[in-house]
Amino acid sequence: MKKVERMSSETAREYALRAITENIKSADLEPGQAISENEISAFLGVSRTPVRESIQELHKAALIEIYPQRGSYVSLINSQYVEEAVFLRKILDIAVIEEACDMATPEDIKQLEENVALQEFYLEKDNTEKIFELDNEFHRMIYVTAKKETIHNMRQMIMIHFDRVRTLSMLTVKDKKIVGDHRLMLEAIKEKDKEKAKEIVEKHLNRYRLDQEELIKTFPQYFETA
Amino acid sequence: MKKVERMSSETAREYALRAITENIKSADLEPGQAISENEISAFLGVSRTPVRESIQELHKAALIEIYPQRGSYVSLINSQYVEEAVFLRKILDIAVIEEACDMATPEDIKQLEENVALQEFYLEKDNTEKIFELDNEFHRMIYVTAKKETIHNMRQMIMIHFDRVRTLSMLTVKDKKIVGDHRLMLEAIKEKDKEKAKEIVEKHLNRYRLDQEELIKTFPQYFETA
DNA sequence: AGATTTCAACTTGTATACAAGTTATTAAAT
DNA sequence: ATTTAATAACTTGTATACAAGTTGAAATCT
Repeated sequence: MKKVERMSSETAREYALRAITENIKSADLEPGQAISENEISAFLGVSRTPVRESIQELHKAALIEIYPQRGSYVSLINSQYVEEAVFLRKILDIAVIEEACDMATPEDIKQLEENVALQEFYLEKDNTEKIFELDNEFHRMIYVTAKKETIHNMRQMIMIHFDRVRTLSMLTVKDKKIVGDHRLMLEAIKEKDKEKAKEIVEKHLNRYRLDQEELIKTFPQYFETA
Repeated sequence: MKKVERMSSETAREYALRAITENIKSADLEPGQAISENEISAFLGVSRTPVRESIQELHKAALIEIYPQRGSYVSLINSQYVEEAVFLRKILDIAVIEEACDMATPEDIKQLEENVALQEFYLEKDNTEKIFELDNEFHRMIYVTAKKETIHNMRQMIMIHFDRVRTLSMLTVKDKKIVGDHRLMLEAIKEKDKEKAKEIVEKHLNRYRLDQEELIKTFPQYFETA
């Protein structure tokens, strides 16, 4: 488990949840690894209560398995969950960008425009980290434009299953292609062209297609045996 | 708050979550109502810990608002949430039944067939409660057939927002129409006819369309003022 | 009477003690 | 040496004590 700095603004519970979630995403808490409420609370410097509540929440999201009186474990990667995450992201992103085409106000478009311009700026500078942040923000803005913020929160939660597989696969997509896709999505929204928007989103998501078979061979101990 | 019987098989935490959730769905815990961890734990006969964990979970689902050191309240009905729930249900149900058309095995179809036959049986008997149970099970079976069980769990959570509005509106759809729709969905799956399946699902969901304007006039205190 | 202060009664947040059950080690018996 | 039994060290589940903050009523002062 890697150290995560506690921010002054957050409660013990928020800190614990964030720290554990990040460790699962990054696989510093490995799939299948045993975790102990006591150990984690000692490591984070908070009591068992906030740690326990965070673990319950991650259990609810199927990221931690709890065996009462026996122990808790980081969930093994379940191929079905990963596939459901990919499936869900696709149908949500398409449906939402179509809504965004109908609903985008000039103000929404201005903000999206600004975001993409920044992405293009940092592309020149080769600043992958900034692009990563702007990427997340860009997709969130589309959900907000379509008045689907709650659904976006849900999307985030289920995407953790995909994120940790992506971490293992070290899958990276060329920033240039990503930023280019975003520019095209913005254009489609401006033109209110749903069909075009849908096509680009599909193409965009296909860039993140990964070979699970390959990954299972490399990290067999991380995957649930069907 | 109405009494919910504790089952011998469930933990204190499971009992508390189920009891509070049911009370919110049925509006026995009214939107806007103040709730206290102490009061609820006394009423349910469990300690604050499991009650608190349940409240945290419902807070995460936007059904309870927590103001630290001040109090917690059943969330007012937020029209945007309700609309997001309706939106989500529609795109999910359509995408999933299309998948089910591709993936249904003879065994899946046999089970769906049995379920619908039972619905038709209880329709004759005028047993609305049984039909309600079978209805829920029918939709879950379609998700399972499409290997989308995780997504179904998520659907349940967000649908609570819609359920409690439906409770207030006393919206009831004639059992005969519901069962008829289910028979048609089953046929579409058997025929692997995605287009037909989609059309029926859309028609089916439209039966539950409700007039929020009307409801806001009747229960203004239950709704969040935009 | 009206404004101000004090304080008691609440709230949730966190820490901790104990309950109940599992597991692995150790010791004893065969 | 092997099996069995006892036990110590863990686990999560639950209850409770206390910390920190809010609120409103009662008491006090002007």
